[in-house]
Order: sequence, then structure tokens, then C-alpha cells
Amino acid sequence: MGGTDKKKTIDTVARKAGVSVSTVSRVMNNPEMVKEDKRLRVLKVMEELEYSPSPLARGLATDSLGLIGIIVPNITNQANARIVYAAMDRLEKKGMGVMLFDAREDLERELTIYRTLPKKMIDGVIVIFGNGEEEDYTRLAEDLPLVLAGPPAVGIPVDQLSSNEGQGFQNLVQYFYEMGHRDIAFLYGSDKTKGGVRRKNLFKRTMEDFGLKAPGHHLLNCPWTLEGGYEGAARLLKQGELPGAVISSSDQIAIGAMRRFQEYGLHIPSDISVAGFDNSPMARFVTPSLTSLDFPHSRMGEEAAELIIRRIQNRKKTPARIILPLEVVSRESTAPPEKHSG
Amino acid sequence: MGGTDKKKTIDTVARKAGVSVSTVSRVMNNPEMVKEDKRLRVLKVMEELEYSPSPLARGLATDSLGLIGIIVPNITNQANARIVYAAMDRLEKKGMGVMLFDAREDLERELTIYRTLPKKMIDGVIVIFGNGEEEDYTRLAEDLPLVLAGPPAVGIPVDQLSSNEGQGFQNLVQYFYEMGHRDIAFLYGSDKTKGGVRRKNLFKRTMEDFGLKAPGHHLLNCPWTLEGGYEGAARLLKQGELPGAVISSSDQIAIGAMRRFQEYGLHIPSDISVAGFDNSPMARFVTPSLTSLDFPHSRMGEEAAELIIRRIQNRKKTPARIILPLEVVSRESTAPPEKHSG
DNA sequence: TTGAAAGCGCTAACAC
DNA sequence: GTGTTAGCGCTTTCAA
Repeated sequence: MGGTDKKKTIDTVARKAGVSVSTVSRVMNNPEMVKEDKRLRVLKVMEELEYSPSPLARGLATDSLGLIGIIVPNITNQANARIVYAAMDRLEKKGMGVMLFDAREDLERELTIYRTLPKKMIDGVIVIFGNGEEEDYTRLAEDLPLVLAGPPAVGIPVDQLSSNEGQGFQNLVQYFYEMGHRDIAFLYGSDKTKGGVRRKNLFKRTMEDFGLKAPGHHLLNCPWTLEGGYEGAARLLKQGELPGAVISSSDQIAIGAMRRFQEYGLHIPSDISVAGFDNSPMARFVTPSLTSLDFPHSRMGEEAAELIIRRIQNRKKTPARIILPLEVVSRESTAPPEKHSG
Repeated sequence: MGGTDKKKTIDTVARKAGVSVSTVSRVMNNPEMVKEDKRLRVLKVMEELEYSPSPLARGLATDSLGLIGIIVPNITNQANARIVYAAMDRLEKKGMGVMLFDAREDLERELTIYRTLPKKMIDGVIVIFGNGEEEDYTRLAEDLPLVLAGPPAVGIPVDQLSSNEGQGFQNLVQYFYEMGHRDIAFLYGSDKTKGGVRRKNLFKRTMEDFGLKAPGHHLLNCPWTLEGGYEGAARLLKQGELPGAVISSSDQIAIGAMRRFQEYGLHIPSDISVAGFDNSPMARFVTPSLTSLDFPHSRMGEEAAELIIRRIQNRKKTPARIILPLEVVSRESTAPPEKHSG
């Protein structure tokens, strides 16, 4: 009943300040166009009224709400979360908000998100580790500014941000090679993800470059989770002959695998070496601590934010393609193979 | 130059279907009010035109964009992420989008978010593990529907969702007590968080209920991170006398602490037992696997979503207060104390 | 430098 | 049932 909580619009402010709504609007958007005293007066009234403009009305008029959509496979995955975290920070500094979409590791769902994305509501979209086809992204990019962070969808004219996986595998295999390992298995992730399939091939090729074999039974597909790694390792154990080392497509997979090996009675790294991928915060703290390929999540998030902002500002600049390095971080989970006489 | 990509509005549809805009609007919002044949005709035209309404325009007219704000301390924290994940799923099913805000573990920042929240843009807000004061939330709740998920801010008339920490500590201390432990330390989290301080007191009280002491040097504050646990454990080690068991306010803290103990040469659980809090996915896979208090993150996220939706529908229903159970999940990291003769 | 007024695209009375 | 029209709150010409 106080009557003080009526809704304040730009009109309320204009009236109380004795100016027109356009002046108030200018004070907010082009202050230099308004004469000092009037400007201050308006500002004061806005203060008193605790006025804040409606993003909706402004958005309708300017065709921009200042929102960026971010699509992730699964926000509970730390790697995803770290990228989002970094991107949000940058976006916030530019005054942009973030609308989050989670595909829940489901391709159907992911494609549905692409299709039903509220395109009129967001100014652009960042897709993290997307699993769509090139055409999906080509189509998306027609509708709104798009940045692809994750595996490159080579060939399409879209801002892309990826890690140098070729170099990464090169480094990792070399690391093991120099340690004396020749028999290396790979838990490459899920066959249902582009990243997984891509890494499987990349690994195979890299092994060949080193003159090593990567037989099919040493290439194991598994979900990108702790359980996935656990089960992948279990399958490996059932095969009998063990490789001297196991690489995994994520630290989660590696940690799951380590657990299985340990339960089996194996000692890491003397019986078997294990390496991860991500260099997640956990890697340093598990026992044994996990050798991993350092993935620049923060950097990727930041760059993605920068790219989308630039793309929004200039929709026809030529697409960027940023490639970030991957470097081996050596820890306790890897060691030269023991020379078993068998 | 094709001319096919002009922007389609409700008017375009109306014209092409030979009806008025209100009919088109009705087809979208109150289809039962439109005669079958007209309805189908409009639907067909919408299809052909690939028309999708502008959420902005609709929002401006209805005063609702269908967006829920979610504020978290840190999305890279799995516990946060799991709650968000679950909430998003529920919200999506109700046709709501999510705008994410990250306080970056910083109280200042958190309060700034409360203050600068685009209240006109979102229909409601879910605060997860908030660290604000009651008055902050009282104020927020005046402006828009609010749900508090995390430590209860008892006393204010706002929908609240918390875990039964009293019962949880009861269970956990009893678990250790029955195992024969009398000396229990607690890495309670950060003094700068409400949750941490609250748990410290709760733990102390619970210990007393069991006739046990919780001396100051066994109550250690530390950041809610792996590093935090590591450093907390280091401080404990420096004290000399070790407790038989250590409880931690999160699995992250516990894992960090375990790492420190192991580096120190201690064997877990025979030298010292460690328990976590959260029962995160990691708990099963670290070595030794971690005894933990199971926290219903998914449940909390889902309930939070339900609550905010109900609150939006009826802003004056009496506030709900849901309390979720915490149960001990026993694993390898805990065991009866060894009977050292010293 | 300022104000008047025409949108932005949709919803919801209100009238027919 | 359906159409007309007045908003929703802001930006942005266009004139003055």
C-alpha cells in the first residue's frame, strides 16, 4: 500500500527529471550527446528511483539482449566446466550474460539444442566439444555468430579453437618411447563422439610414425567417465597380455582405469604405466599422481569468449582458427617398463 | 540477394495465411480458441516460413522471458555442477532456459551479482550455496522469486532447500565412534563461507554429544579445494600428535588431505582414517576409495527447479523448507584405529 | 542539444 | 471465432 513499488520505466525518470525519454535514453547510451547539467539531473533521478532499464525492451529495440549461449556436452565434466568458467569471466567483463545448454552427452539432444536454440534471444553461441556434423555448424553459423571450441570441424568457415592434438600425441608417444615403452594401449573415449574417434586415428598414426604397432585390441572405446575408464581397463585385463603403458583420452578415464588396475593387484607404474589427458586439478592429487597431457581449458574459454565477441562486432571478418598446444606433464603414474623375463 | 532471408515476424505469417496476427498468436498460445482448419493453415505457413516467434517481443508483452538465473560459488566445483545439471534438466522440461552466474568463490563478487542481477530479464533465481546474509536474500526475494539451495538461511520467508547436516554429522561421528575412534579432526572448509563456519560448530556440538573432545587444533579451516585439503593436512601433520581420523567438508578436501598423508608416508586407513563429504563420483575411484557422506546433489537440483517454478506460479504460497538426508557411504579410507602402544 | 514519434514483434483486451 | 488495436519499455530517426 505504500505505493513506492510501482514499476519504474524510462518514462517515470523522464517525467521526474523534466526531460524527454530520448534524453534519458541518451544519458544511458550516448552521454556525450547530453549537456552536463541535464545529464547529471537525469542521473540523480535514476539513482533516487533506483531505476534500471528493461533489457527486454532495449533488446527488442536494438535486436540484442547481450546474451551468449554456451553449449556443453556435460557441465559436470570438469574439463567442460573449466572452459565455461573462463569464458564466463571474459564475457562478464564485456557486459554479456551467459545462457547455458547441456547436451547430457547425447547427440540427439545436442542436435535438438542446435535446432531449438532461442536464436533471437542470444547474440552468439559457443559450442564446446560439439559432436555435430559440419553441415550442422554451417547452418548454425548462418543464423548467428558461432565459435567452435574443441575438435576442429575443418573445412567450414567458422571461428574455431582447438588443441594441437597431433602434436600432443606426438609428445606423449615420444615420452613413452623414450622411456622404453613399445606396447601402448589407448582408452580413446567413446565411439559416439567425434573427439574419441578422431583421437583413435591420431594415436594409431602417431604410433606408426614411431614404428610401433597399435593393434585393434589395444584401442579401447569407453565412455568419457571414471566408470568408462574402469570398464575399459577391465576389458584390457581380460585380454591377458598387458601393454606396458595405457594412455587415456581424459584424466577421468585414466583415474577409472588406474583404479581397476590397482584392484587387480597391479602396481602403477612398475607393472603398468598410465597417462591421462587434460591435466585436471585431480591429476596431482590421486595416488599415484597422474602423468597427463596439459590441456589449456582456461585459455580455450577465454579465447572462445574473445572470438565470439569479435565475431558479433564484425560478422564478416575472416574466420579465425586458433590452435593451442598440449604438453606432457610427467608425474608418478609413468615409468620405464620393468624388464620381466617373460 | 536471394531475398528469402528477410526476417519473418508474426505479421508475415498472418499475411501469408490470410488471417490476423492475433489468430496467429492464438495458434501459438491458445490453439483451442482457433478453428481447426484455420489453425492448420497457420501452422503450415509457420512451417514453410520457418517462423519462430521472438522471445524478446513476447517477453516484453508478457513480462516473462522464461529464464531462470542460477548463481553458484564455482561451476568448476563438481558439487555445484551436479546441482546445476539436475536443475537445468528439470527447467528445460518446463520450457525454461538458464542464465548462469559464477561468484568465483568471492563474497564481494557474489553480492555484486545479487545487486546487478538482470531482474527484469529473469523470472526467478536459484542461489546455490550462497554466502550472503539473511537481509541480502530478503531483499532479493522482494524483487523476484527466489530459492535458496544450500545452508539454510533460517528465519526468512523464502523457499529453502538444505541437507540435514545435523543428522549427517551425527551419522558420521557415530560411524567413527562405533569403529573405536575418539580422536577426530575436521577440515571444515573456509572460514569465509557460511557453510564452513556452520559445519565447524555443528561438528563440535556433535562431538560433545558423544562425549568427545574437539580441541581447536583439530578444527582446521581451509579452502574448499584439493589444494586446501592438502595444506590443511600439512598443518595437521606439523602439529605432531595425529588424530585417528579426519573428516573433511568435501571430497575434494579429503582427497587433497589423503594425498598429503600418503606423501608423508602414512598409510590410509591403518595409520589414519579419512572421510569426505559429498560422495562425489571420484570417491569410488581414488585409492583408497573414500568413505563419504552422500549428498543428494541431483535431488537438490531437481527440487530447486520445482520450487522456483511453483514460486513463479504462485508468489504468495507459504515458503517451503525441504531438508534432504545425508548418509554415510563406507569405503576403504576408514577403519578402526590401530592400537599403537604409544 | 533536445523532443516527438515511429517502430521493435508480440500479447491481450475489446468489439464484432 | 476472429480481427482491431493499444500497449510492453526502449532506441533512433527526423525536425526543430
